[in-house]
Amino acid sequence: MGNKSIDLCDVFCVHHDRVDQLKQEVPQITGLEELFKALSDQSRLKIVYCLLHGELCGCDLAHILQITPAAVSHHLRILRHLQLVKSRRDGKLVYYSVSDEHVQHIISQGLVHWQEGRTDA
Amino acid sequence: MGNKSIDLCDVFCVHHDRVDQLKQEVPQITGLEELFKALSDQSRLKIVYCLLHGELCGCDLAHILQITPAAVSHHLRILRHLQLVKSRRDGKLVYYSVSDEHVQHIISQGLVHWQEGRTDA
DNA sequence: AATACAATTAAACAGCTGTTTAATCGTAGA
DNA sequence: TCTACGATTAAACAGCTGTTTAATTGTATT
Repeated sequence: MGNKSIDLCDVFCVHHDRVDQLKQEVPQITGLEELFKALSDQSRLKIVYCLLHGELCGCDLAHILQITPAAVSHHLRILRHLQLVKSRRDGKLVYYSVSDEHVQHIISQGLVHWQEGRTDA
Repeated sequence: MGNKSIDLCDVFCVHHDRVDQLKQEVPQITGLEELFKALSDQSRLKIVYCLLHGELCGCDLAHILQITPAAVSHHLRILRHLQLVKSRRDGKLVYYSVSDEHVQHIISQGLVHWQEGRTDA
């Protein structure tokens, strides 16, 4: 993922004004991609999906996803960092749950678009 | 990203019933992660954001994002494949735009959660 | 204290991904 | 037909990511 600065074809194309404005405006959403990146992995997405139905402990999740507890822990750290998931300890177990209702909305909107694409095919 | 099948700690943890049910249910969303993966890159997310405000040609996008037209083309192929973006040719130019209103909703929900996290800090 | 077990962390590694460069395709104008 | 230029594709490569194994931490029970 190189990151040099580039001299692009010296001529602006068509929409000078909009290009200039968007060039200023677009850095405002820098960082938002992290949120979607957190949901872009099959294991993490399934974890969130499971937690939408109620809290679960790490060992349960490992069984459901058929991956090691270490991998689950790694994913949960990412999800917690993005404030998509929260945790509480109960004895030896740690229970995980979805942070707020936004998470449900994001997944729902994704499902709507995705399932529509499926039925079209 | 190894993918061996794993014998997990032979004992089920806490919620046998829910684990069994989710183990059956969770494969249904296999593939949904591709949608979020398409939005998990800064360049692609910015492309979609720009197109929410109206159609643009590839050269405009290259200028806005400061990457080569080849990179833009590569990203647009991914976005088109996920039916997030559509294209139309007009002479030498190809104009890109957002496929449907779902895309707006997905980005909006993401922004709501993301900006809330920002203001909390 | 000592043991057991879930959770976390660190290290290592294979596979994936975003970018550039260079070559090719498609369309329009001279 | 030739030229120009935007768009696309292919190849190559550096950096990132998800997984496992092994070691460590935290908590409860004996």
